[in-house]
Amino acid sequence: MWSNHINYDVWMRTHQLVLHWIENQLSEGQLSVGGRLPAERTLAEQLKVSRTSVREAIRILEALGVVRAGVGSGPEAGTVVISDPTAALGSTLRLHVATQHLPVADIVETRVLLESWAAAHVRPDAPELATAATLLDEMDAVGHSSGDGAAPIDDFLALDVRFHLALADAAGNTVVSAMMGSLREAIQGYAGRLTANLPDWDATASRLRAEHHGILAAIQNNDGGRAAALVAAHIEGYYREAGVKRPPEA
Amino acid sequence: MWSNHINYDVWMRTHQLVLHWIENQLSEGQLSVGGRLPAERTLAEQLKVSRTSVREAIRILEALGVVRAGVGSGPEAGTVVISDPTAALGSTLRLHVATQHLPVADIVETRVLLESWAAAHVRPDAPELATAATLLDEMDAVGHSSGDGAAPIDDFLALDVRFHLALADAAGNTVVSAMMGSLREAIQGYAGRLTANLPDWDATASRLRAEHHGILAAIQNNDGGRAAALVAAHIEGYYREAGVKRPPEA
DNA sequence: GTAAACGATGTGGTCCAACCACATCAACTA
DNA sequence: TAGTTGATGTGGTTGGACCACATCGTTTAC
Repeated sequence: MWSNHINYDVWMRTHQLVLHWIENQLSEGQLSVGGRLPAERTLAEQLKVSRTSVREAIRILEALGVVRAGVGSGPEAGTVVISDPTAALGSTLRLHVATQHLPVADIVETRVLLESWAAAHVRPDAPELATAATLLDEMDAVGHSSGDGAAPIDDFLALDVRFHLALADAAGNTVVSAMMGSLREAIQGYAGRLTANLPDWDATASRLRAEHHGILAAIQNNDGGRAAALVAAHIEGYYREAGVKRPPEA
Repeated sequence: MWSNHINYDVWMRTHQLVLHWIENQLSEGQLSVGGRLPAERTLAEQLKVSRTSVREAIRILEALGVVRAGVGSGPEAGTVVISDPTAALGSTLRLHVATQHLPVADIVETRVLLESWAAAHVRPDAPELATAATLLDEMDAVGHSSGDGAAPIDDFLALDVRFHLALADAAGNTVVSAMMGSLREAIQGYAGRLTANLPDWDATASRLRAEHHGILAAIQNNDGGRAAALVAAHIEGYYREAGVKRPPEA
C-alpha cells in the first residue's frame, strides 16, 4: 500500500525529513540497535539541512526511546540506536495524565487487563519466574523492621515493581511488557503519594506478600486462570485501599 | 514520594528544564487542553534559556501529541495544548518495530487482547454502537463493485478501521482506545502490504462483513464473552490468512 | 460609504557561526 | 616507564538573522 520511499515533493518540515531518513535507515537494516548515527554535523551536511534540524529530529527520537545521545569520545559517546519503548510510552502517558485527558482509573484498569493476561500466559519454564521467586524472598526480608523509617517501604515497593515486571516479561510478549511498564511509570508518582493514605502499612505489606506468593504458586501450578484472577484482585485491592475511586462497571 | 517541585541544582539539559516547566504548568492546571503556550521567544526570555532549547522541548511535546504548533496569526496559530496520545504511541511503536525490537506478532497479539477486552466491556447503550452499525452499512455498500480497481478495497479497509475503533471507544476506557489505535497505526503499513497476499479479496471481504455483523450482534445481545471470542477469531483469522506467522502458544 | 489594497505585527520555521564541556587518545616529557 | 599535555571529535547551548505565513488595522481607490 505504501512505499518505503518518501515523496520529497510534499511539504515537510525539515526535521521530519531527517526523521524519515533515519526511520528508513532503520527499516532497511542499515541502522540497528547498537549502531551509531553519523555525527550531527556530518548528517546535516549529508542531508543538506542545518544542524539545528538534525538536532530536533534526534531530540524526538531520544524522547521516543530510539536513540541515546552521549557527549565526548569513545563507546559511550555519539548518538547510538537503542530500544527503550517503555520509557517513551511512559512519558507519553504521564504527560497526557497531566492534561487530565487520561483518567488514572483508566490506567489502572488497563494495567489490570494487561497484567492479568500476562499472568495467564506465563510459560511455566520462563527464566523470569526464578527471578520473581528471588524477589519475593527479598521482599520477605525487608520491611519487617519498619521502625527504621520509610526506607524499608521504598525498598519493598521497588522490589514489588520488579516482581510485577518479571511476571509480565515471563509472558513473552514484548509489547505487553512495554505497555505494562509504561503504565506503571506513568502513575508511579501518583501511586507513591497514595502510599501515605494507607492506614496500616505493615498490615498491607503482609497482605501483599501473601498475595504475591499465591500468584506465583498459581502460575507454577499451571493454573493461569486463577493466577489472572489473583493478579486482578491484587492490583485492584491495593488501589482501592489507597483510595482510588473506580468507575462504575457495567 | 516525589515533590512536584523540581530541583534545579541537579544537572539537567536545558530543553528538559523547559519540558519540566511545561509539565508543571499542565499538572497545576495553569495550562490545559485548548490553552496556548507563550510564544517561543517569550518563553525563552522567561526561562532564561535560548529559543533553540525552547523549540527542542516543544518538538518533543509535539511528538508526544501534547501540543500542536501553527504559524501565522489567529486561532490556528501559536503553540496550543492538545491531547492526542494515540499518534504518539503509534509512532513510538512504529519506530521500535523498525528497529526489529518489537515483533509484529506481539503487536497483533496485544491488539487481540485489547480489542477482545473492549468487545466484552462495551456498554450496550454506548452511542458508538450506532456509529459502528452505520459503518457496517457503508461497508456493505462498497466493495461489491470490485472491478473498478483498488479504490473500493481501500475504502473498505478505512471503514474497517473506523468500525474497530468505534467498538474500542464504546468500552469507555481512553487508555485502551489510545493503545488500540496506536497498535493499528504502528502496523498499518505492514498490514496494508499484506492485503496483496490475500488469494481472493472478494471472499475475504464477504467473510469480514459477516464476522462484523456477528460481533455487533453479540454485543447488542449483551453476550460480551461471545463478542470477545468473535473479535479474537476475526483479527487472528485475517492476519493468518494474510500470512503472518504467529508464535507458538504455550 | 464601501470595498479593495496595503503594510504593521506577531507567530513558528530555518539556518549559521561561534563557543562550551566533555571524553578519548596520541604525542610528548620527566 | 609513567605521567602530563594537547589535539581531536562528540554533543550542548547560545544569539542573531532571515523567511513564510496569517491576521488585522489603516489607507486608498472607486
